[in-house]
Amino acid sequence: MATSRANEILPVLEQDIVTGTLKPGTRLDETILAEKFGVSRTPIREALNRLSASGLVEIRPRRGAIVAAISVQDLMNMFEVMAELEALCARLAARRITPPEKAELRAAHDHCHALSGTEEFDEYYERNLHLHTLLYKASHNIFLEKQACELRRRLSPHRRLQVRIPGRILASSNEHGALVEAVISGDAALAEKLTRDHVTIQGERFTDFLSTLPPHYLRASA
Amino acid sequence: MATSRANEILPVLEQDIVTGTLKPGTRLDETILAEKFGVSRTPIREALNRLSASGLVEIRPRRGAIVAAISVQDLMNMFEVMAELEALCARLAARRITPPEKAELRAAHDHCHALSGTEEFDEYYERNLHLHTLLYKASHNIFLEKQACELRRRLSPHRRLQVRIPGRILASSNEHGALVEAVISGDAALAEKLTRDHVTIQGERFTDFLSTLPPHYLRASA
DNA sequence: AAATGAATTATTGTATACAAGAATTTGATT
DNA sequence: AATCAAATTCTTGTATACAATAATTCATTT
Repeated sequence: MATSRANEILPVLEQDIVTGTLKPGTRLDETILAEKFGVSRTPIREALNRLSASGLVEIRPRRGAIVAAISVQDLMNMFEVMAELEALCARLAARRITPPEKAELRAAHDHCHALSGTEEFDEYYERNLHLHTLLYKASHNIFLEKQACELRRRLSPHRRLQVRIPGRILASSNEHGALVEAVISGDAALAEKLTRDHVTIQGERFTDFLSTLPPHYLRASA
Repeated sequence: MATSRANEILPVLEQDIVTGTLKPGTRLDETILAEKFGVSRTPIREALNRLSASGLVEIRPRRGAIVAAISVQDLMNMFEVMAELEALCARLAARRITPPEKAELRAAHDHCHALSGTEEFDEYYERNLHLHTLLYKASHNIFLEKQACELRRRLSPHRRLQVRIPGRILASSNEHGALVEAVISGDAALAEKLTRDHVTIQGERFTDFLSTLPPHYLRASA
C-alpha cells in the first residue's frame, strides 16, 4: 500500500472513468465500490470527493455520485480551452525546448507517422497521447503541463467515441509533422497556430463529431 | 443547512484561504477545525479532500493538511496560464459579447476608473475583480469562465501582497480602457493582445513583484 | 385498473471508535 | 551539556454505528 487506501483507489477509479470502462452517467454506489475494493465506505467517499472536485464525478447531494455526464455545449467549450492550452504549450515549447526534448519529440512523431495509412486507431490513440504529452513537458511550465494533462484526461472518455475515419490518422500525423517542425525550428507563432488548428474540431469533422455523439449528450446538465 | 455540513464548510474554508485569513503554509488541524465548525472530523475531511483536488490545500499523507504553499516558479507558471486564459476570454468576448454585456463592462470600467489617482487598493481590488469576471462571462464559454475564476481564486492569496505602487491604479485602469474598447468594437486580435499584456507581470513590475515576496516562496515545493 | 399516499427499504451523511504511524518528550549515556 | 533512543502522546486514516433523507413498494381508494 502506497500511502492510504483512498490514494490507491483514486487512480483506479479515475482510470476506469477516463478509459470509458465506467461510462458517463453510471451510478457510483459507495457500498458496491467498497466491496469491490475490499474496504469500507470511508476511503471510497474520499476518492469520490476528490474526483468531484476535478470534474470527473458529479455528486448530487443525498442522491449519490455518478460519472460526470456533460452536454454538447460543455464539450465544445472544453475543446476550445484545450486548443488554447495546447497552443500555449507549443508557443512556449518553441522558445524553451531542449535538444534532448527535440529528439524525443521527433521520435514520438515518427512513431505516430508509422501508423499513417493504417486504421490502428487504438494504437494511434496511445502514440498520439505520448506526442502531446511531450509537447506539454517541452513548455517548461509545470503548472500548464498539469492543467493540459488534466483537461485531456477529462475529455478522453468523450473523445474515445470520436469518428474513426480511415484517412484521419494520415491527416492528423501530417499536422503533427508541421507543428513539430515549427516547434523545433523555434517558430513560436507558427507552432501556436498549427497546434490550435490541430486540436480544434472544425469544418466537416465537427459535423461528423456531433452526429455520432450518443443521445445523452443532448440533455446532460453542467 | 443548505445540503450537507461539508458543503457549508467548504466555501468558508475556501474563502479564508483565498482572502489570506489562512495563510499559505498554515496547518489545518482536523480536530481544531471540527471544533471551530461544531462538527465531527468527517465533514472537515471531506472539505479538505475537495480543496486538495482544486489545489488550494496540500494533503501530505499521514502528516496532515496545510494551506497550499507554492514556489516562485509555480507562481510565474500560473500567471503565464492566467494571462492566456484571460486573453482567450477577451478574444471570444470580442466576437460574442451582447449589447447588455457591453453596457455592464463599460460601467464596470468606469467604476474602476473612478479610483484612478487614488490609492484605495482594497476597493480597487474588488472593482477590478468584477470587471475581469464580466470579461470571463462575456466569452460565453462557461467552462472557460469557471477555469478562469478558479485560477484567479487560486492566485489571489499570493496576489494580495503585490506591490502597491501609487501610480499602479491609474496604469491598470488605462489598460482596462483600451482592452474594453477593443472587446466592444469587436477587435478580437487586439483585445487578446491587450489582455495578455495586462495580466502578464512584465518589466520592472516583475522585479518589484519578486523582491517583495515573502521568503517562504523561495523554498516551497510544487 | 390507475393513481395516490403511507410504510418500508435502501442509501447517503455524520459521528464515534479504533488502529497505525508520526511527532514529541523524557530519560539515559557519553 | 549535548545527543541519541525509547516510550509516550498526538494526529491521521479506516471501520463501524447511527441518523436523516430519498427511493421504492405495497395497500387503499376512486
